Amino acid sequence: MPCSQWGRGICFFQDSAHYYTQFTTFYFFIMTRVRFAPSPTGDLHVGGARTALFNWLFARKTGGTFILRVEDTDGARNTEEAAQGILKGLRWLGLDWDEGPDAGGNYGPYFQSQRKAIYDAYLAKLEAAGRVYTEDSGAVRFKFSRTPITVHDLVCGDVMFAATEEPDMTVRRPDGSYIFHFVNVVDDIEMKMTHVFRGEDHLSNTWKHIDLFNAFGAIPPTYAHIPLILNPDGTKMSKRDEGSAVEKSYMNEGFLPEAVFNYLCLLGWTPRTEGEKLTREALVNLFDPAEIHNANARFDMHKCQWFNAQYLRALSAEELLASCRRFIEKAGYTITDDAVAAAAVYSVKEKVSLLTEIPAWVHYFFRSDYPYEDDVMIKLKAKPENATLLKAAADGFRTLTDWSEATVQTAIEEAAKAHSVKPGALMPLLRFALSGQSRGPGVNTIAHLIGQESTLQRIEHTLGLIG
RNA sequence: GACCCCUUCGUCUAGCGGUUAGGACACGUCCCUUUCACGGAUGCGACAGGAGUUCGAUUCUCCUAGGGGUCGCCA
Repeated sequence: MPCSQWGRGICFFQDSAHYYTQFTTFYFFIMTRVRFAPSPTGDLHVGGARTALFNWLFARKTGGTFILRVEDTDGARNTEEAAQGILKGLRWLGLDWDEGPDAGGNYGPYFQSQRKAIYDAYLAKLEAAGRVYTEDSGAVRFKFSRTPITVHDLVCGDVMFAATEEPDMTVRRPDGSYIFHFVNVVDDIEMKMTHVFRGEDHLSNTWKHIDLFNAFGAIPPTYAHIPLILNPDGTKMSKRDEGSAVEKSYMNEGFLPEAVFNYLCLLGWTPRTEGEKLTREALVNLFDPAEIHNANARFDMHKCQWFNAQYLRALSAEELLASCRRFIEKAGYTITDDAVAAAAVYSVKEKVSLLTEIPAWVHYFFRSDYPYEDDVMIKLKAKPENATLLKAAADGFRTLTDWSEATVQTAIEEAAKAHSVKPGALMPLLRFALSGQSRGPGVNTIAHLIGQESTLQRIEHTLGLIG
């Protein structure tokens, strides 16, 4: 199998089987450099996040460099707020960059708005080569070579484009600012990119980029065009759609970054291993661009939440509290005892899939003026003997000198037995009294956590309400 | 309109000429159970259509259909 492409002393096999066997050892000998190049016009989009993710995986897998380059050439649409939001989203996902904003590097600046001198110099090269011309309007156009161009793509294979009949491409506006295709290529040359993982929406324009690389006498990077993420109905996912914005849909909705990271990896790539819940380290080790799918995938919020539930349940009590603390406080509850709070949230971890669901499950641990659900009050008042049973339980609780889940459990069972009912008849009544809810952790767990005194007070209060 | 990519259960996918077409999510049923869940078991459910190559096509080729993308002085 001949090498289809030579670049910086690097050979790439197009044959996927050969490529696969070579992959592991291959990249130890080269310095891979990849980048994520967002345009700060809005929130970090899941599609963009996954593009960043694959670039990051490749860099970490090969021991290469992951660069963040902000493509803010469109002054009218770019905002500082959007740029910060994108950095925030990337950090949340754990996609740390080796070069870029806040990280520095030898190929900066990493904001295209600060690189005009470089672009001017590159345009001069094109002028010297007679590959550009200026229109009456002042816009500068690049003369296409108008020869067939083949893109050697790690995901799509060899994609051939016939000699184009499109009008020459504008590379500089009359006001002197530059167009995406031009700056993108110039920066990939200047920043010495070896590979480019980007959305498949760029595939159709890649021949233009290669034409530019050729005009500059530079060798194009190896491309890998990854499939797009679509809405559940198969339409293109845009900014307004559910699950599209990282901060709004995940960070603020109670997702764990590891879960989103894991789900996004598997949307368009299937690691060669058993199981789907994989650690960041495992994903890095397993990553192979030759295995990236070439068909678009629909986003499935259900499955993303399932992953979140899996990661949630694997957390320790302390970790879970640390993750959901902000949501509990945001809901208006005050945590005074971390140990109790940790145990409380841990007791409901198997009942939720999102951190945002937790406050509604544990609010009564943090306040004594909790509300009673409508049907709870109805059930409590339904039978006169309910009050008798609650009193019996309270009497049993009062005599306990050791307050643990086990002793509480025993006291409940004894109270039930004394009144010739099954524990299962008394349990719901106590749950209603202690939490105001019809569902929740084990009654003995609730009682133990809120303490003996509060347990007795809550039963008294409830008895007063049901008369 | 032209060009490019894609097409296995509802969704994400395994499969790389011969399989009872496997798994995960979702959904149904059963078990477990003080509630809600978790968990366990089980069921439902797919090769877009048509030619061709072949002893044999989900798998290879072509055509059609459908989906997506690109053709900007957006990125």
